[in-house]
Amino acid sequence: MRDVARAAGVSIKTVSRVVNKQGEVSDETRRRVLATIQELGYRPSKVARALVTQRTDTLGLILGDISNPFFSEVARGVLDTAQAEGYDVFLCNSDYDPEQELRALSSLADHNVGGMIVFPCWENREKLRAFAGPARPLVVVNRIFEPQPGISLVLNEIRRGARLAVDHLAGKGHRSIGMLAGRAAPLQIMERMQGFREGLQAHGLPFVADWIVADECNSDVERGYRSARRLMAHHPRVTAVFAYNDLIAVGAIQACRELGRRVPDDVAIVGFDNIQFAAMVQPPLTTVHIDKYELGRQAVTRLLEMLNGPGSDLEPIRLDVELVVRQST
Amino acid sequence: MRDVARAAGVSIKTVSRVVNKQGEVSDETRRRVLATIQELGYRPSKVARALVTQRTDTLGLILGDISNPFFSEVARGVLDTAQAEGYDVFLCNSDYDPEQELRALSSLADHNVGGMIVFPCWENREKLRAFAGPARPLVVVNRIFEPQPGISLVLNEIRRGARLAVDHLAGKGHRSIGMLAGRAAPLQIMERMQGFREGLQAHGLPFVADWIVADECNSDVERGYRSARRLMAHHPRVTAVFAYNDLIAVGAIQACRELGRRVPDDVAIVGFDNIQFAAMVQPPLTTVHIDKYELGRQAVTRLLEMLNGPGSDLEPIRLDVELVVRQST
DNA sequence: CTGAAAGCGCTTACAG
DNA sequence: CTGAAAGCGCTTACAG
Repeated sequence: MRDVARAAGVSIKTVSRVVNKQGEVSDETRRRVLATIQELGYRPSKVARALVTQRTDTLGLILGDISNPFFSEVARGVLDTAQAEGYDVFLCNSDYDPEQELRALSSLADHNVGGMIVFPCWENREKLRAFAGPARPLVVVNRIFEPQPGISLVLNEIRRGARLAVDHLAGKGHRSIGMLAGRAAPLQIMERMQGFREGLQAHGLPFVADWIVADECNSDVERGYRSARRLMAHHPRVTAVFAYNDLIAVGAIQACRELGRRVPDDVAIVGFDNIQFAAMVQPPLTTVHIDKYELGRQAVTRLLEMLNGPGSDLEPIRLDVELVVRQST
Repeated sequence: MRDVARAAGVSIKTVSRVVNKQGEVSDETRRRVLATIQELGYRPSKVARALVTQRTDTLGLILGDISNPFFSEVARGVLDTAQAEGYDVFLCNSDYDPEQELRALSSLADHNVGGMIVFPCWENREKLRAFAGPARPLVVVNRIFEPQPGISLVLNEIRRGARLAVDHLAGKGHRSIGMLAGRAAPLQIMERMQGFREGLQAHGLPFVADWIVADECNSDVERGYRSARRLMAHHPRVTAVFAYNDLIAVGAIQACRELGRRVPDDVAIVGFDNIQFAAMVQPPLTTVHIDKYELGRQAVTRLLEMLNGPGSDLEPIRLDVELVVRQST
């Protein structure tokens, strides 16, 4: 910048004014400065600017696993929207591990990101509340948090989605409905669980704790496979399952195939998320649709409101879901 | 930092020494400083540090589309490896658009990232050569570039993969083999094209330009669907196709289903990448396997070598591929 | 319309 | 083992 100023015969301040298009600069001076910038290939340092302004044009996105198609679709929405507004985004996997999530959170905070979007582990609930603040805005996606300055919510109607799934299965005549609950994290899946329970109740069906199976292995598909095998081995009279997400449902389909149980004739399966491949597996998956791209888009929109806005209290953003019926039920 | 120094009764420099675990500090002083840091909740600013050291602990990853399972698996490898080495990573979608790619490149450069990993559009080949340099290390993945300081290559044996696909189809007795080439970008797909061509030649089969179909629409699956329909409408005697990637192959399967052409009986299809879902579509896809996670891991490893290393010339890293035979052929 | 000075929060030689 | 000074590359009041 100093070099540019010297070469153009102006002060550093004037160069700054030209670069930032602010303040009055005579046309001729501007032209000269711009030409010099071109010539010298000068690029303003975002780092230096960040140091003095105390803000960066960066955001953070912390999610469980980018290789899960649900998250990668959300990420696409986040990236497109952020980029359109001139922000670059840091991406971190938490691998669903509270420790890693915390590390990501503080590392990004140290980078002075403008704000973060996070799909938090339920174990970090309290720490997140302490971490967030007006100076460190957080958008929390699909987890319920009490209102608090610095935290804003973007939510899908998860409970309603679970309810739709059960309604559908009950409508098909199923009386013994199990659930593949993903990992054993009662609070995290509470919404799905609540909707599931409400649905059973509404149809006068039994809620049997043993028919709710979780598994702690690493990949979602594998987890679905293992928990489905377990469920079907111990409780063969269960004729329908509601899966935590589509990957788990896919694992369940594989388990059924191996055990010689036909889908949907012997066992009906409903997934969640409606990832791109839900329509392409065999049989095509009945599932609860979430608009993942829109989820990412709204999260960024909300985060930018918090960054620029007057710090007013913002209502949670609620996004609808809908049941997509295919051949697995 | 000044506050910590004051509260601990030492100089700023001593605090810096403690934070960075460098230089000699008496145990007692260190303890006192550490305690003060805890108490005040002091966190060193990465921005300020970056300004003076002229390096950040950040990397950039620029790819076509994070919602493509191929890229999201690569991203997982990149993220895990970078994080283990203490780096955070910026993620950018180019959407396969040269302009967007360039914007991402320069935006990240302005953020002073340590280096970038990029799957470049072939149109940007020359600009990339000008952009990269010892101070701006680039790892280019799966595109051939001449050796140049500041650019290092990580490559899969793409040509060999294409060759394997053709060998397999020829071995099954197919004499009329077409290709679904993705988007019309001759250079970008040169490697696949070369392997395809070599394979045909080796088996004495015709290379027919009209049997190579591209399409410019947005999503890969859609592109596969449309180009497959076009190919089969105009050239019904083609009995086998080699697809640019698995998403395109999946689109082709859909097209076949609609046209009433059975896979593999009427048309055999080979994909590329072996994404997670290749095994789960119907029929399960024969495809060329790439270790995507490893690709990401190696790219980061190489990038860090360039960052820390003595600037020696580094040979391209070559990763093998293999054919996975399933039921689509 | 333009400039000189101070300062963002650190690290890097250089002294002691 | 510890400290005072300079400076990274910008922006922000404040003058003129």
